[in-house]
Amino acid sequence: METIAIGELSRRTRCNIETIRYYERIGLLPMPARRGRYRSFGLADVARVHFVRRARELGFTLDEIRALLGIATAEDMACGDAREIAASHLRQVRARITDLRRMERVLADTVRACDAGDQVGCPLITTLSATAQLGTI
Amino acid sequence: METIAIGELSRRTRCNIETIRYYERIGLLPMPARRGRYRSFGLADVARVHFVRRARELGFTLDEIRALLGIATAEDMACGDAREIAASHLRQVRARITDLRRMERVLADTVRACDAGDQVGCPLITTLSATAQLGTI
DNA sequence: CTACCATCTGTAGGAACTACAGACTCAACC
DNA sequence: GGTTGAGTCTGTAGTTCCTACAGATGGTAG
Repeated sequence: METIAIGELSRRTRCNIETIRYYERIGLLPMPARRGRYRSFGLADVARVHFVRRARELGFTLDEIRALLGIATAEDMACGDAREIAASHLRQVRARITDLRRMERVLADTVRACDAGDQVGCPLITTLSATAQLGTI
Repeated sequence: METIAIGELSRRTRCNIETIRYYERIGLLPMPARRGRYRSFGLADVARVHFVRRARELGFTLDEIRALLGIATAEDMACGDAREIAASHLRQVRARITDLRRMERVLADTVRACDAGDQVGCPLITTLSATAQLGTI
């Protein structure tokens, strides 16, 4: 059975060494075997770190990932639970996109006004000083 | 001249009391006068907190806001500088939207696969365990 | 033998707040 | 005058997801 050191695990997963140790500390990764003082990882660890990193790329929180890992390794793959986590996360992602699009619109308008240069004051400062709440835009 | 306590400032700006004190601590707000031990704010403070909150809603960092406040109160309104901050921030917002849309696509596809229910394993777990990098999707 | 790299533990920092604990002040009510 | 309750005060610690040290040790190459 192939065993690798933390540096090699880091290289294979493109995950920072410190981050791997952090994941271990918070219980996302099992405590690895040791060769002397050094951590000794197996292929299962490579897969697990890959899993975590991919889930992070999709914006799952570490707590969500912990739940997903539990499901992934459960005997009876509770797929419905996983679906719920993903669906709820999808809702959050969509809400965030909506937020950002609103920001984008205001920012783009402001920068355009700057470029037009036909206003009295600085358009950005004016926007931020305006009495209207941005939330209502 | 009207002066108000921190609670009233908080109500008028819909900004948490603790957050106002935090802004003062990090120098975003000037140290207010005191009536005895209590902070005493004026209308300029109301405007300033509003400004900060609006900028935060647009996703500016506190450091960016600090710069914007400097510009807003400078004699020679350095509008060009403000434009640059806004334009750079706009680029970041757009990049973030692109990221989130990628996430959204993968998540939506996965949830759809769950609902179709014609796969062998759990689609989400399968996606996260896949060898392909999400970054390349 | 020494240089060098990898790894170890433990702790602190960053961003933008939020949440206490425990003390104090002030106005109102009886 | 006493007491209740709300408001405020300071100071510190927690949140999330890492990242960055410092200082010690391990193993190997020249």
